[in-house]
Amino acid sequence: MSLPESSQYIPHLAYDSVVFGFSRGKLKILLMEYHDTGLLALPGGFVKKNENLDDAVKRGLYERTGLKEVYLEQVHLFGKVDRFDPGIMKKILEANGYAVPDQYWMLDRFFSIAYYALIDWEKVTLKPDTLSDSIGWYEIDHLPDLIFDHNQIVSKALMTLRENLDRKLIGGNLLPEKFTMNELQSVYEAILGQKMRRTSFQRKMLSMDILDRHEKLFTGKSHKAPYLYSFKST
Amino acid sequence: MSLPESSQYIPHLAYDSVVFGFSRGKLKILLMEYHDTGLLALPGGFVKKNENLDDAVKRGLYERTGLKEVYLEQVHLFGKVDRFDPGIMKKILEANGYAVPDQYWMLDRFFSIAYYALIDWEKVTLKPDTLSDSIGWYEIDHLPDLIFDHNQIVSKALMTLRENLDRKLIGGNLLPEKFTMNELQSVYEAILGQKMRRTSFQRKMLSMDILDRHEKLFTGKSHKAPYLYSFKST
DNA sequence: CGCTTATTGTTTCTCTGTGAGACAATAATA
DNA sequence: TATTATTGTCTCACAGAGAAACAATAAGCG
Repeated sequence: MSLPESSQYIPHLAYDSVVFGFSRGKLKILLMEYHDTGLLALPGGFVKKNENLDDAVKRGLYERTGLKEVYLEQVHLFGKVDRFDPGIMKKILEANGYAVPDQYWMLDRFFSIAYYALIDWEKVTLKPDTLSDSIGWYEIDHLPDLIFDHNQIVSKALMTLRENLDRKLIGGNLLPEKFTMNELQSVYEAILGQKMRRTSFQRKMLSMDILDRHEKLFTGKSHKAPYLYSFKST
Repeated sequence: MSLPESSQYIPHLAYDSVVFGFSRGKLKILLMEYHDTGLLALPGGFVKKNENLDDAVKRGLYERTGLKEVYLEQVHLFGKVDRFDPGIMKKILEANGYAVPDQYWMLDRFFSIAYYALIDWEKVTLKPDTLSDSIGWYEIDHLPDLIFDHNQIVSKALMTLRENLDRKLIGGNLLPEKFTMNELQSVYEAILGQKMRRTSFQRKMLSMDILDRHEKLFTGKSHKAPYLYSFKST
């Protein structure tokens, strides 16, 4: 495997994806660990010279998760001069056994366009890329240090997600098709980082006329069984 | 004057600013008309190789309006392959008497990062750039056709401004320091594109505790004089 | 089976904020 | 002094959210 060639990609421009998932009551994101360096980073990539920006991000997401048709939103273009550190990039490449030329394009200044994605945790089959030996879920509340300005990117993505949450009714993208009201509320609580009142939440969701009610879910627990809901398809 | 050199700027990346102003009850934006072509476009520019993205946008804004310390928000990175038309760019350059080489960098594919700015209409001294022979205000409700995808950029910027309006209390950036409640309401109405109730608007603004009340404004009209307000500095 | 427990779905009461309109205050004019 | 236009405030009705009560029910246990 040889180094990616400059001629194939737009120089100076990368994308990074903050991929949100929800499991065991916690909001999590995907991080990659680069081979032999211990460095953690957001999954990202480059835009091909004849490729739409959105398509590039979708392609990268598909390669890491096997998912198409993912809910995606652009967050922000990060463009400070010092956000990128060529020394770190060189270290990552060299740890993979590449001989990196001095003027290599991946060592130049990079702008990064951040996106966030919402996915159903259960549908994912994770695949590391050629430079990383692992990809996995990390709790948003206990993130380790990431390379470059990736911690800032995550913060901004979470802010944007919170702002969009009510306006765009996107909470359901983190759940399987059918879910209980309690699970939906847990998603909202994990995203907003605060508890909500059960009765008010239920009343509000039902009054918005966006949910279909289905059969009850019998869990074997000794109490009233909750209904399952799904988001209306229209 | 010679053509801008590729070596000074980040290739493939431009910025475009939607500069909002408010006068005579109308919301307006700044547009440039390119010399001898009749083509209209948003004021924009390129990012220098060692310049922060935000600083580049501020620099461009300062050169066009003479304003520093402007309220700025990033809107969106536009990155479709076909958003840019090298033929139009070539036409603009040649109309200014430049001989454009075939591989000239400004004819390549371009991504554009859109910003919006809010400015006090009265403080501006407009200056066209070297390629354009006029810069001026155009009503947001009656915009002409713009080059590339600039009409789309304006729409998206207006959408973002509307979404941010209440959350960030930014309406005052379009007014002089002191203003009447009626003027503030007019700004909100122009941005949102709809009339609001005078009494409810006043009650809401006052209850938010963000305004200082000053002396009355005597206009010479035969009716009660309104108070002047300013946004609290804190 | 009857009782208990935990959780869910619904209802009630209260409080706040908004729409709609009434009403009082007032700067200039006739 | 009365009139006019506009402003600042108040009142009433209504909708939505917080808080809590209440009713329904699936399973466990005697």
